[in-house]
Amino acid sequence: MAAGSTNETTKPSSKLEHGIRADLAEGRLAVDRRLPSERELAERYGTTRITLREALSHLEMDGLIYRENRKGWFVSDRRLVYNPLWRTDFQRMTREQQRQASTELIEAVSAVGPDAICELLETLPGTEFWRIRRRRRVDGRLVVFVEHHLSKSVFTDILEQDLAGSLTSLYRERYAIEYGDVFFEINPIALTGMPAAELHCSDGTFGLQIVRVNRDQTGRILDCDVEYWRHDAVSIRIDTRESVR
Amino acid sequence: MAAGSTNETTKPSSKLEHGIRADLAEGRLAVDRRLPSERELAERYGTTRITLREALSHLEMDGLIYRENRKGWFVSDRRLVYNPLWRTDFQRMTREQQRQASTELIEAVSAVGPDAICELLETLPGTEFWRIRRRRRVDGRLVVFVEHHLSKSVFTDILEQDLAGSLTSLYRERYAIEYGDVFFEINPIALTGMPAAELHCSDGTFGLQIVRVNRDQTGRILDCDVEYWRHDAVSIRIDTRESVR
DNA sequence: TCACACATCTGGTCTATACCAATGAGGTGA
DNA sequence: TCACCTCATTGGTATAGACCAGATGTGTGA
Repeated sequence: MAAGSTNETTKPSSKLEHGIRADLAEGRLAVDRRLPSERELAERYGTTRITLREALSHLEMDGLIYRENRKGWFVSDRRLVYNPLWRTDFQRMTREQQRQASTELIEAVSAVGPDAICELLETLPGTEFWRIRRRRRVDGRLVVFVEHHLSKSVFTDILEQDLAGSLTSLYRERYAIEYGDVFFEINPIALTGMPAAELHCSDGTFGLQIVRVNRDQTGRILDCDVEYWRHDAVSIRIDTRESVR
Repeated sequence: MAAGSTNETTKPSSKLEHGIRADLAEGRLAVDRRLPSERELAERYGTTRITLREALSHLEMDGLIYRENRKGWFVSDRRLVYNPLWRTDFQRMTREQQRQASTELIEAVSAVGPDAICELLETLPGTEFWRIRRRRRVDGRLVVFVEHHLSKSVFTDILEQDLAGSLTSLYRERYAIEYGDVFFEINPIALTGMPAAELHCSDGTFGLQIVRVNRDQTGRILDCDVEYWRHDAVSIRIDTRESVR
């Protein structure tokens, strides 16, 4: 719902920003979801690129538009509703929201876990894990980069499986593992380095980091996911009336 | 833990940003948590204010520093760990983290709920609620602006109570109400209008909106909070092994 | 027909300068 | 002693112009 309350905005920041907002809302701007070039926009609104970019950044932070590194500005679609407590796989979750998801495997290797990960997974520093990096799209748009760290002892032969599909299903079907308790953490951060590169956004773009530690039905720690979301693409929702799915 | 994984950053953005990062880390910069003026910093690093501000914005998004509208840049403290499922009151929650909280009442009036709020509270559009606006500080810093919408029929005389204290305690002690189910939603947004003004941040600063609908032990809807957080001040954490406190 | 090199456009970054408005410190007067 | 006013400083915003590097499209040559 993105509760609009209390946003009457005394000082509308700038006419420019509002002009663009209106033009966006009424479809006068985006052609096929992509905005005209910054130079063209600056000219059209009679301002300089710097000022124009200031206004676009505001709209970006507000989740109305987003940037693809060196490609341009695009109009954001509605947010994907995401509940980190759900054990539904990504495909099904998006399907239930009438949206289409796809997953791309970036790499799957054995690697030493960073100290922070080892601590979360309650192992000694320097422990090796299967490190699976993937990225996901919703309706064609790249929205999240995920790094999984899996216990090597639990998932001995996982590299031989299809890792572009659902890990949830794999756990259940191949290893007869059901999810149990979950711990997760949500942090607003700046996307940099690999997450930024993989999501095709410029270094320093605002994003949401979700770290999750999954256990099985017996309480054994299975893995840890670190997700980096484009901030305008997601809305976290949790309802305690729903049982964990 | 703010998992540092995957942030090796191929291209370190700019020397400037890294210089400031290092100077911050080693205490060469912030005097009493406030950075020198932008003009002084620009001169010190041999650059212009615009470029300097770009770098500062990156650090701001990364949660290292924050801005107070027209006052300057300040060094961020550690994030407050926040679990929207806890029913602990704010005071106790902060105390458990060795931090000190304070709450200021901004207003408490009867007001028509915005459509989005009425929908969440499952009432007809145009329904009146008690609207309580408050802001909270942690260790002296303004970190969150909260707007409560309370059922007028449940809390008939709440305006006569002390509204700068804990509503949780008030519910329990005055109305013998215990919390039951909760629904909440977390959205990364730009802070504008009243939330921005009350938090003393400039219009368009990045923030976290948390909308929460509380029910009592019988399932009756009690109220709805809309919280606007300074993004660098909070880390959301949920662990299903903890029972709801 | 297809792969590759090149020219062009676009965003990313930067310099230099300027004015406005809010803030806050200091001084003034009651 | 305290309220008020003044003014220097600071952040917020803007103009104008420039260069670089990645992305894209085009045309050439095999």
